[in-house]
Amino acid sequence: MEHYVDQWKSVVAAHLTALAKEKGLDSLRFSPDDIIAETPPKPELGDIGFPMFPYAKAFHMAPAHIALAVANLERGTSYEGRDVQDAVARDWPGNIKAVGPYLNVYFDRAHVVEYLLAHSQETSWGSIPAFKGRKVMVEFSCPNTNKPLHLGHLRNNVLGESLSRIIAAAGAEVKKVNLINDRGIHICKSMLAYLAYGEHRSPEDEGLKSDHFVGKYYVLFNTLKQEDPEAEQKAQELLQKWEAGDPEVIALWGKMNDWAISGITATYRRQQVGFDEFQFEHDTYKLGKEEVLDGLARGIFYRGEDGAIWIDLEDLGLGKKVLLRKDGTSIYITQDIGTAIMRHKTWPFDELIYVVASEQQYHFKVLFEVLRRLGYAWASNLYHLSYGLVNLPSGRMKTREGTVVDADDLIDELVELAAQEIIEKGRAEAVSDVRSVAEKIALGALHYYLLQISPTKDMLYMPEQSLSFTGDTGPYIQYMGARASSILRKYEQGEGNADQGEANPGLLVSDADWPLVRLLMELPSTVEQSARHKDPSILAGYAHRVASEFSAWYRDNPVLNNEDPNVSASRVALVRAVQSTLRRASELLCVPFLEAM
RNA sequence: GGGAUCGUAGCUCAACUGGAUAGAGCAACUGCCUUCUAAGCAGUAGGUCGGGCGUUCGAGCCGCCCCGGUCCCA
Repeated sequence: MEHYVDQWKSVVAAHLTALAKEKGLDSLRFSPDDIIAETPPKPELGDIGFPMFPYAKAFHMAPAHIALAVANLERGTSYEGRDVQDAVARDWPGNIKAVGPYLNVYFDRAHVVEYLLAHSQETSWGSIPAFKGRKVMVEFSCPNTNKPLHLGHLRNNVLGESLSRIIAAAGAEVKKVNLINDRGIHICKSMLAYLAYGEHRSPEDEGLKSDHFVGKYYVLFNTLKQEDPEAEQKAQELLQKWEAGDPEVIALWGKMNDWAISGITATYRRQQVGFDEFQFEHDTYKLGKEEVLDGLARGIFYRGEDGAIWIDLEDLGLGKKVLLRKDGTSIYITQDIGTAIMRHKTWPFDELIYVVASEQQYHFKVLFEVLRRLGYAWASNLYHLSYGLVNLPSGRMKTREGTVVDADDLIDELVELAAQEIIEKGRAEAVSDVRSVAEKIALGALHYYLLQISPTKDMLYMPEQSLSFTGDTGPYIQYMGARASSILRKYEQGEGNADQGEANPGLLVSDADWPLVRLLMELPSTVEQSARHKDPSILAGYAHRVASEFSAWYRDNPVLNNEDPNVSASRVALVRAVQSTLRRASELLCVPFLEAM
């Protein structure tokens, strides 16, 4: 069904066009796209507001006069013999009123309530067909295999996962890919340190999670460097042996990679993020070379005096950039060129979104331009979702300074704190499995904290604040979901008199209920907006508003016990709508939904 | 030097992409647990939207020039 805002835009456009004709301004026509709609600041002002300022000049009329004239047209029965009500299909009945320079629509509330109660119980609630038929690939996480994940990865992971879910809810077919950086000099450093200090030990021997075990040796490389001035040189040699396929080196490399990757995927499972496909740089790093040479042959690139292959992007203010080294070896951009082409060949996407930190902006601008100049039309469908760094109050996270916040440690800390909180509040019995609920609260807190901020912005990670469960947080949203669930549970158990009545939309149209109803109705359009802007924070803000609105509503409106059992039954139905809306929004935000907490 | 990006309440962030009185949460203060979970609710206080000029009916949002933070490129 057409969205109500779109419908009313059409109505206003039709009226404005009719008004123009009436005024003898025959050339003046309005399409729904010309109409600006907004939500009035107060419920008394109606449900949709149309400012009339933009049309004042064309009509030579004051905005308030235009509003009045259109409202009169709506009240009239016909123009040019056509019934006004027929001029535009009316799935969403309502009245238009002129309020100063604005034209405001007041919905037929019972009609909207009826729609909400019915549709919010469908499994597709919140899904929309906006992106139907589109194939969208989302690349995210892309860890190095020389150390465990840190806080920055957690932001990347939850952004990628949440965005994928939102875009899927908007109707697209989504494929999540993870390109594992499992080769290069950093891996060789871990290997070298392991050879020096590891003595064939395994993660089990040291009681360490396997990726932390690998990370430990990466750090130990610094120690090795002090003992052995040739350590850097040796790491380079190891890399060359790896590239030459030395069986011993490959075997060690494989072993350490397995450790790193199995540890990292354990963190993914815990964070509840997943991928449809893992790609590995040892498979892809040679791709792209042919393409660059082909581009050279076609005169798109040029060979510099240094012998390397370059592209000149001065005309775009991007300078000149090396695409292939003099010795013919690949660099990052070479393989990214090849990987993109390979991906489109095997899964012809309509869009490929790279979830990568903002420090790579220049890299992606160059990459996209290179692909465009190579003649790939789909290059214009590549998108860098550039997200800001996660900073600490003390400054940037630095491995060398030991200021990195480890992903697993952070989650552990949050879980511990959530468990304490459950026990302190005397909820241990009610939630039965404290450990499992604490884990979900911890994830909710972390994910919401990371998603509530616009992706593009750098963010400050405040340890104490992220460990707090009060305020505009994931646990708050979980708590309201649990409260709604609790009411419904009591209803199922026969508490109150709702089962003696029948739900009636007409009983949910008072000013007390209406703001909540309106808000719940906005889930689908919020999902769409979130998908179009590639911004989960829009949905996060919405989830918080729903939770907060519900909280105020159920304080003032007893659900289970009312004089009129029909009122009880109707409110139970509304609580169901709240529950399914919060459940759906939470799912899209990677915030686990809790029936009890 | 060139480019990108950000600057909103003491702090962390919003503002439906140019519209009605710039909103939340922390922190502070005041109330509310014998009634569906107080991880809550209601209220008070807190603003020169970094600064200036411009565009127009209207600017936190657009343009230009400064100031400051961060990142990228040789």
